Amino acid sequence: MSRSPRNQGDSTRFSDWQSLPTRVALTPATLAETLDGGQSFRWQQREDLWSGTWTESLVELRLHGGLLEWRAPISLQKNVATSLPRYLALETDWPALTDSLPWRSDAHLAQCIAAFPGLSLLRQPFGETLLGFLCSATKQIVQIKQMVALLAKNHGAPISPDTFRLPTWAEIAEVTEKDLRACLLGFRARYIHQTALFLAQRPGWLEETEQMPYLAAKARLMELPGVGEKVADCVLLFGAGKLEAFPVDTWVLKSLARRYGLNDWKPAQVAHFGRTHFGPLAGLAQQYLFAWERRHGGR
DNA sequence: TGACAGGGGGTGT
DNA sequence: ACACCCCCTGTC
Repeated sequence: MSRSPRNQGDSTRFSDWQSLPTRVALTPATLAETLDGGQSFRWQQREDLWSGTWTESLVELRLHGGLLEWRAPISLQKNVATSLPRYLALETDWPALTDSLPWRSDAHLAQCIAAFPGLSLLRQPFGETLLGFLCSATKQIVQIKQMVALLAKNHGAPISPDTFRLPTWAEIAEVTEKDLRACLLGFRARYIHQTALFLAQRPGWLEETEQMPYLAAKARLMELPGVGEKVADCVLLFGAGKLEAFPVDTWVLKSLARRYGLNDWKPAQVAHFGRTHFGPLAGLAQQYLFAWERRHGGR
């Protein structure tokens, strides 16, 4: 039996590759932007192979001639087969939604869409999305990924020999703030600790919030310590499928300042502009702008 | 190679 | 406005 040093672990046996029904041919850049462009912090790339984790699922993804293919550890295969389509929101017709964005009258948006054909939004588990974005304040993706990896390793549980799932909020409630700090969370440790205690006292609160309409859900999320407008919008966009959510972070602020002339606009003003200019799918437009801005920076 | 600033995908006061 | 916490990155 040959063993590659890149192998996950000697005892992890993967299923055969299986194709996934995407509606357009994805490019490597689009796949990278979707998986690792700030929606999720649980994907790792090695060469052309992506490994990702959510709840008790572990999957590997690759592009094979424009087709998206997946495989999973045999022990998790059934679980992944069920949860992957939802996680990747494969039932959603992203090209059709993208076509309904106002790109015909917005040259910059048209350019962003052309650069990332097939870009889509994930539908991650709500609670995990909240945890990830509670870590995100004034941190870059690499650092956020490091934090959640430590949270999983220190307070989660193994789902394969060398992969750990994230702790549930109930599990986090049992962890001291000091131990959370050991996960390199800095001042975010207190937010996460307090949020865990808040949720522990309110069974069903998160599930109810996820089901609410956008505005009500956002107001509820903002009751949590460490959750402001931006974090709430990210959680609802990436973890609840609320496509009207329009998170305004520094990248989007820069993008709209530079490409739309909104210099010195405040985040709340930019958010209002985004919702009115881009419409009910503003969150999808945001993802395109964000992807473009990440790639092109200040240029 | 190792130190050292500078700044970072916000929130709360 | 500014503190919060401290790791990453670029630079010397």
